[in-house]
Amino acid sequence: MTEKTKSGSRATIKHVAEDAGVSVAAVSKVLRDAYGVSESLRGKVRASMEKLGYRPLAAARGMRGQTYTIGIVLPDIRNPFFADILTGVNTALERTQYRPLIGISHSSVETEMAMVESMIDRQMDGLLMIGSTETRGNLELVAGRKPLVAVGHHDPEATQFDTVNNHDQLGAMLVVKHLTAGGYKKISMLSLISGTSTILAQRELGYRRGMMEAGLGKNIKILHSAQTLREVKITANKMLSSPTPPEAIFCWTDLIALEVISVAKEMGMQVPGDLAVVGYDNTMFCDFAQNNLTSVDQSGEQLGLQATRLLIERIKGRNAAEHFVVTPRVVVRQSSDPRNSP
Amino acid sequence: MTEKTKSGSRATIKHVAEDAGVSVAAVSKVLRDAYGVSESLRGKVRASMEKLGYRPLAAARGMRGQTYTIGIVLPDIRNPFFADILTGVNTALERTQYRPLIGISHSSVETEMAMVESMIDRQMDGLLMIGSTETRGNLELVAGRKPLVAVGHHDPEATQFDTVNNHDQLGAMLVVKHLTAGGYKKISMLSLISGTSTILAQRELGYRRGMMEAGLGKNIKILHSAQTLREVKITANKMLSSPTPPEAIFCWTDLIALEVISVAKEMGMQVPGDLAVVGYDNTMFCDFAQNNLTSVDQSGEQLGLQATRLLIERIKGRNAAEHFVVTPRVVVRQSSDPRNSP
DNA sequence: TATAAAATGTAGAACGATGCACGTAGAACA
DNA sequence: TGTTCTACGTGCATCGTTCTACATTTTATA
Repeated sequence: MTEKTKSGSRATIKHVAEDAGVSVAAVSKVLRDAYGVSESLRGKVRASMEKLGYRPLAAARGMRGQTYTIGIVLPDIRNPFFADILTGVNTALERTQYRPLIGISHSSVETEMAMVESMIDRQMDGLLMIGSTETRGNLELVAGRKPLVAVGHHDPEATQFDTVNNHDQLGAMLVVKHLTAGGYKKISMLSLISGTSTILAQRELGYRRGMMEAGLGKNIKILHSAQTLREVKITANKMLSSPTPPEAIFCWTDLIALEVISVAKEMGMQVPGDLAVVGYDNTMFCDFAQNNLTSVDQSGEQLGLQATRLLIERIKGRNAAEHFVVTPRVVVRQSSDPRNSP
Repeated sequence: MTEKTKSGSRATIKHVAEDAGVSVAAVSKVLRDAYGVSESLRGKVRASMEKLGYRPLAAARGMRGQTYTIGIVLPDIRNPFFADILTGVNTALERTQYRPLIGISHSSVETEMAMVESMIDRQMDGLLMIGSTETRGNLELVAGRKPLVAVGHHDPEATQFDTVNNHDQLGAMLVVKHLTAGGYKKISMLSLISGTSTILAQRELGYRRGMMEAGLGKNIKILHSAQTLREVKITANKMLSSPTPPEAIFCWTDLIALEVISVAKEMGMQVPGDLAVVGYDNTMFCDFAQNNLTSVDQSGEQLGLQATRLLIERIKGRNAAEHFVVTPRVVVRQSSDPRNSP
């Protein structure tokens, strides 16, 4: 249907105005649903837009105001948990003019900031940063320039941006509670090397508190590994081949838990049986029978949905910070079957 | 360091020009590495840009020319294979001014086209469509408006856009060859419902040819399932509980193969042993001991790298279509251990 | 030394939208 | 009938770049 006014070139607001026999300003008003447009004018303009296949150019809009684009910064495309969040984002954006565009930071702080800069250069209306490991200061710097919502970053005191999280500390405590109820005592945690991740800090704290409350303070043991699977493998190996290996390992995210199961299997151990493993995020892979991984569900979809709503509110002018927290729950599967069960 | 010329507002080319005591045009020339700039001018301008923390606004650039942004359309963020492709894209983009921005189509043709339109609205310089199921006609329509490279879409006759693929037909044939060499005869294929995917067509063709050449034409059996894991589960169940179940299943992508392994396990079958399973893409999950999945490596990283190079060439003006194909290879793991092995 | 050619820099018109400031018509009111 | 409102439309400056056309300076050539 897309008819072109001039050969090859795209229809502009000017073409629409000419075709409808009205002014450019009038067309702009229709576009923006601005005040002072009669039904008949609106009709004419809409018809011409349809006829010419007109679509507003985001770049031109960006020069004066909004681009109706929101930027989403993801640390890692491999972790399927982020897909859940994106599903929620999409739902929230469905009936709006806003479109999401995604950038990957590959868990590098420099790349993350470069990504953010690049998004600001492209005049995005707002930013959704997921699992960011930036400091509060840096995030505030960003928030000073664009509406910002951080998902997976605890900072309840932040005033410049919103945060959306699950209660990571509680999630970790629930894991410990679940494992101790199953008869496990030597429970270690496999975390990530990262001086700045607030969600890791919370999960580690929750683990510690859980262990303390269960009277297992002396068994607290947290190992840190880098992001890559190679590193995880080495660390898991070290854990399992120690003279006093853990009976259960709580991993900071499912992906890592799967690697731990793999290492255990390669060492000839049974999961469950010789070792219990629990992950976090309850991603789709937990359900596979060969993994059957107990995990903590933090409802990524709901987080994404809520974060997007907050971001749009911010774009529309809200200034007071909001901090949204959902309650996680443990989804029990075989990988954490009770000890000494028949 | 980012000093602001005016409170709150970002430094523009004008501020830089003033600060350096030259014209706006001169700054633009430096920015674009255009002809007719002396070393001293370049130096002055660079210094001012640094001092003011100047960054060109992509939206404004887009009004006149390039935005130095390339759009990448992915069907599905859950399939880790795409992460490999993106790694290659990043490598290719490293020393360039171009930045990638990603859109997810959720394997929906409508969403995919909407995504493409949205990217064109945002003045992206070129598009990388990955695993697109669009028809040639639609892709040509897009290619008429923006430089386009399709990854994972066979169309060697296309003249308007480039394609980058592995040799899917060969890949599938190699799988059949590998399985027959291991003593398997009743080999089925689990494919995707999609009338238009050219890579699936090629993989199915390769499977058929492989079976024919092995003299197993009568055993050819291809089942189609929708994308969702629920559907895959149902289909796999049907396959395995048939009166004459297959000895081996070749799955069109790893993710599906993992689900098949899961279903088989749930039915009390051993993989390998009672059933061999082979995937495609050789994603990171294949390596996990609990999966240990034989798969076809198509070197996603190389595909992404090559595709990006081609796209940049196109953006810079190349018109003749290029069609790049890499040779796949089977990566053997335990899931396809030879039949009746000790 | 005169002149052509090359190198360097500038002015200013686009690009496609937005939205302020303003004009005009018709309705409502006195 | 005159005056004040309100509703509806329009003209035009503006956003931050790019890039053509042109002016000026320097260098090379005869």
